[in-house]
Amino acid sequence: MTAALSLVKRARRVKPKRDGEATKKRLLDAAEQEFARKGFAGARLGAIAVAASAQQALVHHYFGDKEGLYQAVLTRAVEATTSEGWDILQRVPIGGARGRKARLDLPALRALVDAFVVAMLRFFATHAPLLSIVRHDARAGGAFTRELVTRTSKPVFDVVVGTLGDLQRRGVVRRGIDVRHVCVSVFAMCAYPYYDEEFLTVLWPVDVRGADFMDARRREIVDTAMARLAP
Amino acid sequence: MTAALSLVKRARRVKPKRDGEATKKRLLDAAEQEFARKGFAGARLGAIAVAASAQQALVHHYFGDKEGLYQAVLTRAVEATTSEGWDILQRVPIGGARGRKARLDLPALRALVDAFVVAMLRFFATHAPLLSIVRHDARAGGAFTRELVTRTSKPVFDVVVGTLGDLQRRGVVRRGIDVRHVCVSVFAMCAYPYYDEEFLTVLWPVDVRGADFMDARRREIVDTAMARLAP
DNA sequence: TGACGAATTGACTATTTAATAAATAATCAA
DNA sequence: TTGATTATTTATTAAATAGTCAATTCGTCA
Repeated sequence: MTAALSLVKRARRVKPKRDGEATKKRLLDAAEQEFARKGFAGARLGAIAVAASAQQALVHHYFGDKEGLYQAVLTRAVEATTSEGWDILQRVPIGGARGRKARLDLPALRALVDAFVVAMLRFFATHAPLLSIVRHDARAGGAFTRELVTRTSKPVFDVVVGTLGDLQRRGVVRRGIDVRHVCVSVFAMCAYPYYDEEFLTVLWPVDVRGADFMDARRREIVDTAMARLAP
Repeated sequence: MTAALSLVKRARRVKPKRDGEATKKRLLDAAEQEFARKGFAGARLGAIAVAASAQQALVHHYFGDKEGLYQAVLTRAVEATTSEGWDILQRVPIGGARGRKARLDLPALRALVDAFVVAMLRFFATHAPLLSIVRHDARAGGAFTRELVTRTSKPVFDVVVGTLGDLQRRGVVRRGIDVRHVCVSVFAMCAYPYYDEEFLTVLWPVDVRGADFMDARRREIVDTAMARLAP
C-alpha cells in the first residue's frame, strides 16, 4: 500500500505533509525577500521563518547559520541567472555573426544597441532585489559579486565593446571615442531608475517602474547612444 | 586666575580635557562612517564609541538612542549640504541670466551642460557615503531623503530642465526629445561609478575613483549629452 | 576656594536574536 | 510491519547589543 500510495501521491501530486525540499525553498524565498528589504544585518531569522511558515530552527537545520542561509540565497540566485543577455544579442546579426560578413550600416548598429539596452533593462528590472542583496557580499569583497557580474553583465559588456570596437575600426562608429565609456553610460542609464527610485521620484514625480516611463527611457537611451556613436 | 586662564586657553586654543561639543562632533563623525559602512542595522554603538574615543553611554546621553544618533547624523549632513550646484550654475551665463538676453549658441549650451555635469560629479564624489546612509531613511519612506534631494539635486534639476526647455522652444536644442529624460540620463551617468563601484570594477578593471577615469568620464558625459541635444 | 553643573566613567540591566538540543511525528525502504 | 531516516516542533541556551544609573571627575563661576 505504501508504494502504491506514494505512486498515487506522485501521480496526483498530493502535497505531502512534510517535504524538506519545499520547506527549504520557502525559506530561501522568504530569506531572499527579507535580505533584499532589510540587508544582511537587518534581516531577522524569526521574520524569515514566519514568512516561510516554518520554524526558525529549520533555518539552522538546513543552512547552519545566518551566513549559510545568505550564501544559499546567493548561490541559488546566481545559478538561476545564466547570462540571458547572450540570447538577445545572438539574434542581432551584427552581434551574433561577427565571423561572417556583417552588415556595416547604421540600422544594424541601432539593432545592436537596442538589443543591448533591452537586455540591460530587462536584467535590472528582474534582478534589482538581487543586486540589493549582493551588496553585502560586495562590501566584504565577496566572491559572489564577481561571480554574478562575470556570469551576467560581463559577457554582454565584452561582446558589445568588442563589436563596437570592430565597427569603429571599419568606420561605422565615430572614431576617437572610447566605446567602453559609452557602454558604461548605457549601463548607468539603464540601471539608474532601479537603483535610485526614491531619489528620482522626488525630482520627477512619475511612476518610475511603469511601462510608460520605461518605454520612454528605452527610446531615450537608444537614441542617446546612437547620437554618440554615429559619425 | 580662572578667568585669566580661560582667556589664555581660548587664545592659545589649549584643548580642554572635557568638551561636550567636541565629543558630540567626534561621535557624529564616527557614526557617519559606521552607518555608511555597515548600514543602520549593522552599525554598532560600541564601534562608534571606540572610533570616537568616547564612552558608549555618551551616545545615549547626547542622542537618546541609536535612532536619535542616526537622525542627528542625517540632520547635520543635510544642513551642511546647501545646494552647491547653484553656485556653479549661476556662473554659467545661459543658466544664470535667463532673464536677460542669453546667447543662444551651442558653445553656451555646452557650457551649461558642462557646469551641470561638473556639479553632479562633484556632488556624488563628495556625498557618496551620505547617500549610502540616507538609504535606510529612504526605504522607510523617511523625510530626510526628500529633504536632501529637495535641497541639493532638485534645484539643479529644475534649473537645467527649465533652461533646456527654453532653449528647445527657441530651436537651440533639438525638438521632439524630452529634456527631463536627458537630465535623468546625465544624473545616471554621473552617479553610476560611485553607486556601483564594485560591479563596474569587475567589468572594467580600472581605478574608478581615479582622476584619469573621472576626467574621461566627464568628457564622455558632456559629449554624450551634447550629441543628444544639438539639432 | 568651594559649590554647582556638565562631562565622563564603569558597572549594570534588559532585550533582542542567533543558535542548540532534545523530543515528537511523518516518511520511506526493506 | 518495522526500523531507520528525515522533517518538524518546543523549549532552552548563549551571545551580542542597546540602553540605564549612580558615582566620579573636571571646568567654571560666584
